[in-house]
Amino acid sequence: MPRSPDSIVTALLERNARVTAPRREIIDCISQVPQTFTAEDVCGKLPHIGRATVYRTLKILQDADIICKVVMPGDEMAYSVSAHLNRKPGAENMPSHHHHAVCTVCTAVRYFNAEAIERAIKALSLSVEGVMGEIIDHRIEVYDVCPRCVATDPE
Amino acid sequence: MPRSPDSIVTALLERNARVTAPRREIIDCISQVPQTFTAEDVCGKLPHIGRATVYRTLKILQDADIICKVVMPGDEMAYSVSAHLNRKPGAENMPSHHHHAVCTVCTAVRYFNAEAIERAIKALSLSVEGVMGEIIDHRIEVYDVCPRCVATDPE
DNA sequence: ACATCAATAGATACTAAATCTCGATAAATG
DNA sequence: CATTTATCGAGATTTAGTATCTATTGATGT
Repeated sequence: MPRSPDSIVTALLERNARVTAPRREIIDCISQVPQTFTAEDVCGKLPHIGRATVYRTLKILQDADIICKVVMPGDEMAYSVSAHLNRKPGAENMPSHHHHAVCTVCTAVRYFNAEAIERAIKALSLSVEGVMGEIIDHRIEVYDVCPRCVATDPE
Repeated sequence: MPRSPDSIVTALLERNARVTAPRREIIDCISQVPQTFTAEDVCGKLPHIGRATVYRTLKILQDADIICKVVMPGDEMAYSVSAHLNRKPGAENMPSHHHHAVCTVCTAVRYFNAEAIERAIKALSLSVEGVMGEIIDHRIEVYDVCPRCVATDPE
């Protein structure tokens, strides 16, 4: 499931950000796993790159919608490479508004979008009148056991 | 919108936790605001209570479903007093499974539950077949401008 | 009331995560 | 190839959260 990081490099250039050696390394590093990761994970795997550089780079990638934060089952935050730049299952034609399915076993993130959910959220102002205000945005995380983990551990 | 903290005290006792003076203070403190708060907020407001006590107490309250974590618009986490113990709008008959509406202006949290959304999520396995595994749980945050803030700032 | 005892408090040390500073380095441009 | 300017990175600093350990205190039973 790894992917070539070319699309990320392209996206960086489009934002007038330099594609430096450390950034390439970080991009390569995070592109090779379908799992979520933290800044510390990257620091651990690339110890020759300064902490500040790792944190700065991840912030840039986040601002560029190349990676995004995911809420893990235990309420911690982790990063995931964004769907529309990644060849993860279901990511082929994913628009930038999307939601996450996080595997509770291996943390692999998959992406989805369901019109039924979008419609239901738009309808909220009516169904819970007086409580809901002007809706700006929403976030959905679904926690599952991914197909791969279901197959591996059949209990 | 403040509330008497009696129901929280009751809930603590039900869990065989002692209702000590510091815990009462913390409960009083967090019960008086509809906004989200952090452990550091509480430490700041109750400087005579030890940090460890604040963190411990909030953990206990979270384990007891008295408070829960909310994902803020900027991806940070904050606490909110749980709906079914609080007389916030919409919280009157709220079951323990609920979702959050977070005001992007004042951070006030309101609670909702919409069958249409629950159904749509249950249906996900079908609509994005091959991507979604066995669904365990989900989390939804809606970001809005709450009715009060809409009324206050009409632009 | 009071004695008892386990639960709790809190001061402090510690760990971990993230940001800031600033001189050194290197990428893009012409 | 020289210049400009973004970026790097070592380390100091800040901030959030945890661990430890003794003194204290809430609930219980009598």
